[in-house]
Amino acid sequence: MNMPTSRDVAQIAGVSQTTVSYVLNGRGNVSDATRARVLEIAASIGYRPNQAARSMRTRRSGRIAVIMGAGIDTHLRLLAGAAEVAQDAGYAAESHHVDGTPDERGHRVLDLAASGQYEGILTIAPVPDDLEPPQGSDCLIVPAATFDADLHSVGPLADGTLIGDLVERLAAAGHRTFVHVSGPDQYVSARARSAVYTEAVQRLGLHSLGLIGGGWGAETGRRAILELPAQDDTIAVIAGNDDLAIGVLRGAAERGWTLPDDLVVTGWDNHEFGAYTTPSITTVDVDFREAGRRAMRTLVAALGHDDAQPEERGLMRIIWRESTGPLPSGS
Amino acid sequence: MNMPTSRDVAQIAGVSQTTVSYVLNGRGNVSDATRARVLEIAASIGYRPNQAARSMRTRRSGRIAVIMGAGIDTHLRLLAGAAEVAQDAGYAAESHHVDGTPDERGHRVLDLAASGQYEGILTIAPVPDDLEPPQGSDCLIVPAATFDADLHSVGPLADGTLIGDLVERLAAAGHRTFVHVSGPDQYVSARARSAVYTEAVQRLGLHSLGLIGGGWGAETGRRAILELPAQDDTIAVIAGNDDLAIGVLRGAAERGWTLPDDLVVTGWDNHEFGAYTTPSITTVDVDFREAGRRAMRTLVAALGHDDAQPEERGLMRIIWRESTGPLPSGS
DNA sequence: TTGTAGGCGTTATCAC
DNA sequence: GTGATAACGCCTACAA
Repeated sequence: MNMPTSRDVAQIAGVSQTTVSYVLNGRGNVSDATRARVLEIAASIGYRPNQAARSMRTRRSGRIAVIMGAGIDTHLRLLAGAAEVAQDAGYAAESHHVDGTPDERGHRVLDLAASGQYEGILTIAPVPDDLEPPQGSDCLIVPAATFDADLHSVGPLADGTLIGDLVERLAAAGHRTFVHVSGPDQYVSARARSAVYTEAVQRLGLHSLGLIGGGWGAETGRRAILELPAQDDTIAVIAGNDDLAIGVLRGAAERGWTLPDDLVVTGWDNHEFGAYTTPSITTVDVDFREAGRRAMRTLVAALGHDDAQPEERGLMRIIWRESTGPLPSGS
Repeated sequence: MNMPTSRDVAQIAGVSQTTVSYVLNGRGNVSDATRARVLEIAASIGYRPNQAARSMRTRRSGRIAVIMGAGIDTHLRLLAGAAEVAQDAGYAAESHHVDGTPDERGHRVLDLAASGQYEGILTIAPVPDDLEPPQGSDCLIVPAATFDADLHSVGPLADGTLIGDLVERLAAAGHRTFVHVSGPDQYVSARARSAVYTEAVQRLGLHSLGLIGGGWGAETGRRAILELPAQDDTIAVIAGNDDLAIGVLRGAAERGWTLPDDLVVTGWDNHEFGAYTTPSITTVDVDFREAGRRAMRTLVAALGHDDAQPEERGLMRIIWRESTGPLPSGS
């Protein structure tokens, strides 16, 4: 059926369609009486501005694409936060799910940018670092996590500093031998955490068995443990997420290693299952939804030519559980 | 920057804008030579039709809203499948994340329908069963899982029949005492599985300790076990998903119950962690992405006034693991 | 086989 | 303070 138009509202209110437009956009000078009548009538007949017409006239599509990978559960919460902010800012957020390598995603992103349909693109799944919007496109591409000009990781997800706290605390508990199962290094967040790990291990003079990359999946964690040479010392495993950590746990069980004597392990993301494994998994809780909001705020601010005010509150906190064994009290 | 328009293409090609439109839409009669030239020029200058103008003219927004809850990880894969199909059919899929009760989501859905911006709405998170689009709106509302007129559950996700197989196989292994930790009954899929559970238990003359509802979270599973009266017989727990199942495992560990003597348990969804717990969790793998595709195909077909051809291939299969103990061989 | 013209619902410019 | 009027880019009768 036909939706009412602003012209219908005008007709009923006995004013010109222009006036209705003024009222709805808060522009121009309209008397209070007229404004009130227009608003009332608009509401009563269920008038909603037609987005297509509006964007045709304003030449702003009001659409933002959000690029997701397909496999990572936490991305759903990022998307939820991002979509919320986009909507509140009057944008429609469309999610595009692209499997494959960052390069493949990069092509897709470039194509979307070239399509001219989108005012902006938020990439949650990793794309190549040097992705530049095509010539003459004014589509803004904002990665949810990235590096700044000095190669410092930035963005709400890229904060790996808590890895340092994890390592320090475990070192304080007497652990000396560490290993980092890091996740795919296409992810800025993974690289950021690896960098912090490396720095912390060196600073504290600890022994590191190295960085083990691979996928985000549990099997990577399991294999990492199975392929480790036999150790005398307890190994402290810093895993890049909880899936890797549960794989580590499984690998340890298969080797007959027990916690916390032979091995301790930390995860990341605070996936629900980690609180219910035996032993439960020490992890870092990440407020993904808020991270999604912040990333989208950055994009929306850029589109409005505003500066995004930097947000202060940290999005992460360590949750100590059984997988790290007993620790000395205090911080 | 300004995108080229069909008029630009026409000008360069030395034809009228009408001809360009005909070529692009495959309508009208255009000579092969003209068609080829137009297409070549369109491609060379990067022409893309402007969606806003098109939808203004055709009066079809080309937008579909997908309603998600915020908390359920598997919904990401449903969304991925749904978005893929929508896109291939020329629709833009926008995800809306609404926390809260089905009623609250229902209000949001109705508001979206009334906005006139969407041609269709796909609800992945549950909404009230009797949700009807507002008077005079031609927005189609399709739930990803629902009931038909005979109260049989339909839709790709609502198939609970494998619960019957699970129960049968465990009964064949000698189990007699069952309990179902079912998940929130706002979910059609949860209700469908509960119904199948109840039917199977009765048909096989088994003892059921009942249905335990609550949330989808692991804590519900844990509490269910902790609150169970002491049992002589082994309890076979049919859990509504893997999170519930890992909670069951944790609860059993806290009670000092061991598998498979005191308890066996099955999950649902084939979440990755379930293969790496100790014991690993018997579960049902669900092809969520394909389920999302099918749900969206239904909606898109309805929008095109096509009939969706029913899809045959099952989306689920049981994966037997350690949490159900040894089973007699054969099916 | 191709071209002309009108309008979809908005916003924005300019007169009154 | 308010109202005509002209686009925005596309599709589609209808005319040539």
